[in-house]
Amino acid sequence: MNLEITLAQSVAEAIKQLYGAEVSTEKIQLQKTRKEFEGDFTLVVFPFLALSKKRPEETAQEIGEQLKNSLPIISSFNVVKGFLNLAIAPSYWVELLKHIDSTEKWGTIPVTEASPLVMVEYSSPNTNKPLHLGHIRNNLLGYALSNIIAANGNKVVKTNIVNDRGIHICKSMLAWQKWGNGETPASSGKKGDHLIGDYYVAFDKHYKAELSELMEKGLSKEEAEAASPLMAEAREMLVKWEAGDKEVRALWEQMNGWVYEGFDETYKRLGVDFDKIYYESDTYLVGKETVLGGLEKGIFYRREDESVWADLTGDGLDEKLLLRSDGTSVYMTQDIGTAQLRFRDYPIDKMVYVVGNEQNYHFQVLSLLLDKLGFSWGKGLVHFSYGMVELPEGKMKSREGTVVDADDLMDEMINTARETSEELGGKLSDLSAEEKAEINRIIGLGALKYFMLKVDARRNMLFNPKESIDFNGNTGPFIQYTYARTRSIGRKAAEAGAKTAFTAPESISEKECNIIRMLNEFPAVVRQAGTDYSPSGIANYAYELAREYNQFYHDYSILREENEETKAFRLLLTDNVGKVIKTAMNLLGIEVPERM
RNA sequence: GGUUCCGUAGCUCAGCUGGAUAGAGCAACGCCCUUCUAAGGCGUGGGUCAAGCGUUCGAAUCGCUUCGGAAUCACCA
Repeated sequence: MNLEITLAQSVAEAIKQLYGAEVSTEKIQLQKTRKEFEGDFTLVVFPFLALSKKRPEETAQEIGEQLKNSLPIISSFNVVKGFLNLAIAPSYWVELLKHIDSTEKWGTIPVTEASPLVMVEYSSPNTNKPLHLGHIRNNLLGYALSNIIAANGNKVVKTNIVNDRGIHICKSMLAWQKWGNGETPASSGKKGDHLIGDYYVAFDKHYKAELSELMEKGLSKEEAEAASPLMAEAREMLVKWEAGDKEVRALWEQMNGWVYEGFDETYKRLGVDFDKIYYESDTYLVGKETVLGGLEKGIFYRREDESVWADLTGDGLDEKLLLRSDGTSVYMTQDIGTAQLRFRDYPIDKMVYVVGNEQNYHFQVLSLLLDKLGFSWGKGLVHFSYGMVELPEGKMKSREGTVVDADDLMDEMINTARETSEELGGKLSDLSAEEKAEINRIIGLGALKYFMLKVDARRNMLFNPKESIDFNGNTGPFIQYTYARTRSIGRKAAEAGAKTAFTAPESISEKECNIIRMLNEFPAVVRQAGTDYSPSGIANYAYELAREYNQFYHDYSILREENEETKAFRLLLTDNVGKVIKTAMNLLGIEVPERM
């Protein structure tokens, strides 16, 4: 039933008949015919000139005639220079549409017992501040990627590694102890993660004040930093934490608990979730064991000062520290420990890390180390590396207050959606307040999600908070709107009792062929997104499809069509456009409203 | 300095396993709502695909060089 494969095979056959040579189907370039030419598919004949020993036009003409004779689905062809344009018979398009309609979960590959298991790590927050714009990109990409990998027939385990230990969390804890007066999320009305974030900022403020005081007394910056009593207290707290001091651990658990409540709320709102959460407080000691194990096997070596290193110069990289001279873990050690635990928990075939591109080097090293340590998936691990979100003023800097908070941004998007729908003249006026709010939520978040996902992940992207995010043009709401339109037509058709069973209409328009061709491409788009790890591919496809349908919608009055065959055909087309848009958007983690 | 990534319209971005005259949206201007949803459609203007060289019948796409920008190269995470 795959059109392009059928065509490619026929082309190979035609060339064999004409020129007596075998051509591999990979060398046969079939592409969509450009709008300005007549036809549906175009064969580039330049590669066959060496075989035909004729001019491009002649060669194309010969192949065209051969194809037309052998393949009934080719209704006509024309030749422009070295390009052979093939037109497909309308009846074939109709059959194809029926096939798409009757195929359940069009575009996705089912998961079976034998499917490989892919673990996707994303989000990975620190527990000392709320989530911001950068995390939003990470979370949306990670969630969409998980869906896409699953749609390609893989078992997926979504995982999150929470960075819940270290000096940063001690800073918040210390500040809260000193200046908090026992404040809690309940007493302050603040979300837990925001409350902790505020104390992290408070620590920094007091620390800065302390430094400038010391520097006024004549100390250099370095001396002041070394002499700071506040920082010394934070370090002391970390030592106590590592030693398992009851009081410090209790405070740590309480404050982390607040943060997790806050994170859960944000995740829920963003629509992302996890199957398994790991905590660095559990994994950093495992990493140390694994590294020591590697040391015994001679994979790593110990220096005179007792620190442990990996020599990667043979792989074109540097030497990498794994354990400090005092025996404590570094970042890399923790990632090794996390890997160890995960491998114990799941039969992982492939691991995907959704982490910013600032850590490209880290993952290059991690891959080598895991491989040396004997993890089967170490060498093939995927670092899904995405670019930073930049603001018009440059990078986000917490010191300069240019951080865009995730919760605030979501609020703002939903507000804008509400204002917009009100401006548009009370489109939802017959709905209850709850229903309206729900639709505005879907639209506001859809705008945000689509904006973040349509851009190629590895690129740095620009986010302008002042201009915010558009609701017109190549946006989530445009696609959602188109979906709502297909649903509306479906409802109206059902009310009117329109029948959907039909024989093929005599002729169908170019636009209609084009839409069916796009629907037919959807499985290939999903597969491509799965191999490229590219949510943006799906996003841009959804937009193209919605755009194509909207143009079609304006050209024809679907429900008023008098020819019953044509009407039924267009309703079926509309229904399947809706079906594919919904699937595509859901792969991205974007909801679609039934009306808007 | 080494390594990696990026550079396409005024702005934000597609297109990149080499194919026809490089596409959208935003912004600007001009049309189209008694019709199933105008969060829409149609049109106009806007380009040295950073620059150069090479490979090829053919280069935005592949290779090399140069110029811009970003990231990274910690006993931080």
